[in-house]
Amino acid sequence: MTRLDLSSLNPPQRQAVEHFAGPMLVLAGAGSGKTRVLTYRAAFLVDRHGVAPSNILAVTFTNKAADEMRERIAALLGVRAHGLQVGTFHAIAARLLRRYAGYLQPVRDDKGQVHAWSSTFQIYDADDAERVVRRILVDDLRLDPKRFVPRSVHATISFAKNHLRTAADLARDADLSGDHYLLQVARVFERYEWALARANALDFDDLLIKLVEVARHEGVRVRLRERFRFLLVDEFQDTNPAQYAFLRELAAPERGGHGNLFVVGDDDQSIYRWRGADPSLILRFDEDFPTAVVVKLEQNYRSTGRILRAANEIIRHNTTRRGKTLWTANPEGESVRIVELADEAAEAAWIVEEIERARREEGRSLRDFAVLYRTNAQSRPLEEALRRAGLPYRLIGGVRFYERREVKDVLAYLRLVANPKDDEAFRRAIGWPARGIGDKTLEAVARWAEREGVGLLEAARRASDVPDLRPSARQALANFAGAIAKWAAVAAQGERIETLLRELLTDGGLWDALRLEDDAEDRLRNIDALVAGAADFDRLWESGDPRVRGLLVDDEEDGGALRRLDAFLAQAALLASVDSYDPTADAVVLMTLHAAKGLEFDVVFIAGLEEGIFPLGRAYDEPEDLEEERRLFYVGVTRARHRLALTWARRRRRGGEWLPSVPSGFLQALPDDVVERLRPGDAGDRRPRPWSWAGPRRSVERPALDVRRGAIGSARFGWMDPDEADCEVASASFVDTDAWGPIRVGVEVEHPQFGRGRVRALRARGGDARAVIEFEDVGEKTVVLRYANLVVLE
DNA sequence: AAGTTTCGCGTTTTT
DNA sequence: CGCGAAACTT
Ligand SMILES: Nc1ncnc2c1ncn2[C@@H]1O[C@H](COP(=O)(O)OP(=O)(O)OP(=O)(O)O)[C@@H](O)[C@H]1O
Repeated sequence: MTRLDLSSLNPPQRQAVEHFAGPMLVLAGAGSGKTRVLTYRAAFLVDRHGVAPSNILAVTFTNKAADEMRERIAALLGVRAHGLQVGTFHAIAARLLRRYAGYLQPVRDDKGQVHAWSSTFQIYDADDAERVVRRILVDDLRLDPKRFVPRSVHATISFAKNHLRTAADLARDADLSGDHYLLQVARVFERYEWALARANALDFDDLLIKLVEVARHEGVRVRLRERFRFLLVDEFQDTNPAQYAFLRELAAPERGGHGNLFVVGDDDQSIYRWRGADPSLILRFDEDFPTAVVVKLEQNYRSTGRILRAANEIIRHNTTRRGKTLWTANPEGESVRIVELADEAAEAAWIVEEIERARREEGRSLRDFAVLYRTNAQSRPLEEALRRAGLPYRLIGGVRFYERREVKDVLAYLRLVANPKDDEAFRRAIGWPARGIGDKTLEAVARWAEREGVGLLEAARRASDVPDLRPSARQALANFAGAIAKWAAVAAQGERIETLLRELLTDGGLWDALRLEDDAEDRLRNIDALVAGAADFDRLWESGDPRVRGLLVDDEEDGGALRRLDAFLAQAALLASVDSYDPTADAVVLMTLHAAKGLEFDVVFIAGLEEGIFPLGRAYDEPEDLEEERRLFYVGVTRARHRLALTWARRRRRGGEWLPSVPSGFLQALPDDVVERLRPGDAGDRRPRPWSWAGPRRSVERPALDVRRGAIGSARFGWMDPDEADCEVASASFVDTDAWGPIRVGVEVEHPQFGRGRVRALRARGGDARAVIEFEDVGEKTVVLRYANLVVLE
């Protein structure tokens, strides 16, 4: 075996790769080769330092990135890479907890019953978690789900958990601040934990928290430290406190850790703060690990000079950053195009034309193109345009395969087979197909189960003991429990998932039920795909593929503890949307900016650069939110290798209404010498428009709207560009765009009574143009423009 | 209990 | 507009 070749690395990259023991931080901008360095460093440890691959744990942000890294390391090392552990924090945690679930502290609920986790725990996804929260809110605490939205309540709980905070912590906060809402959330939180413990279930956040919990057991910690002697973390800027706590258990020197923590990241690319990520962890890394060697990479290898300059200018506007240099030796390249289109259909059409032109004239393949946007809802017009043009595309994100209703329904059966305590799965499975069990019956079963301290399936099995049941319901429950038990026996033989699934689909009458549904064709196709996915999984499992066996496979202590079915279900729960991105497929890719993190494309379109969409309206709530939004723009721009186009539409449909828009304030950060502005479709029209690119550039961007002081409120604006009327469509609910005057999302206004505020959203319902305005003094109000004499502030 | 219809409402971003 | 949950029938 020839020695690992480092000639494709520049000197600082090589310094990082050659680093052996002790903490290291590689802090560097986009496209500077951080991921490449991490890959080489893993290979280098094996190749030059003789580290056993199984002693190396590399953490990536998505499963896809893990697969890629595993492949790249294998390409460098060949068979010597065998046993190297690569995965996301969540996937790693799920595997380790199968082994160490017994160390978890059991939970005592208000009935005094104690619930412990076991290695057959199931993972609750966001949807399961939300259902649990809803039931607690409505059934247990009798709270109004309109005031306490299950989704946001769960988000609050999740955020707390990612910061290793408990229900009691939250309750204490609520007490101190007198925050009634938070106090209720804390009560939900407590019950939520009981519900999960009862079900032997862990949510995404628990995977991290419970991993920390087991790692704090002396024996486990020592074992994990020996096992994972070298830790490597990619995208470290989006690590949350729970994940960091795990790393510290293994590596923090003051606690006897080995200190071999190698992290790479870019504070300017932190885009998951809303989900609990804490970018200060990367900024303070050398405080927590004082012996850390810090390496900076300053050469960008990905993008053209103009694209990189655009990116640097954008991110320069953020105040809370460490600041870094990023240059490139690549050619200047083309201008970054800023393209103004009439509406979202025109925007999509222009993008598709561009793709077709580049394909025709430059011989590019479809996989060279990515269209990025802020919200999943923006994909539709793009999909339609691509479909009309007959261009294959791949949509990443949105409703994921394993989140489809019918797929989750079928999986509920498997989950129940794997873990009889999974009450959420029971509720799903018992309700579909219909078998004469309704709310009433379920309520009676649940009440009895809770009193007895058993799961719903166990209660169903003992239906003859459950009071207040109709005989037919009793029978149906017993039959259901019997069927699950039968399949569980099949599963216990270690039967293939595919076989188990087929049996269940046929025996359980699921195929028949599917055939009778609306959209039966789609649903059947999805379930066929599920069966095919199971068959693939079986093959990988049987060949011992690290993608499914990966962690601990050659760990003697692990002794077959990982059951095939658990592994399959965990994979289904943890599969991310980007995981389905196949860079070799010849298709245009559509995805959110978030999903694009870490990827690169020759040609990138970023669509919908409008105030209210990107940056999103609510980002104005907090300055930090706006900065995160700007980082997201930076991430998007730096995905492009050769060509970048930023598009915006003068009007866009939002929830059935057409709304006028102004270009994103972010666009103002782009210097004139890197951009070219286009207005295809109305060539030759040089009349002034209500927005202007001219004039002094402000240091803090504002919506690019050139407004003057003046009373507005009706449609009298002599200075408004008359061809705004071009935007018109025939629609009953359409309000003439003139009625908006210069009022746009993001604009600052003054109201005679309410004072100053910023426009958050526009509404056209009912024929009256209204604006939702966040006032500095009185909070959010909706005003009818015709009556409110708003003054636009410059 | 199951099926049907209307309402209402909503839109970040995702492991 | 288009989906999912509550309200209303059967
Ligand atoms: N020394 C080098 N010589 C040539 N190309 C390089 C070098 N280092 C990295 N690259 C290339 O530059 C591109 C970006 O590398 P990589 O993805 O590792 O960067 P990154 O810093 O992780 O990016 P980001 O943070 O933006 O996701 C890749 O195409 C990579 O192959």
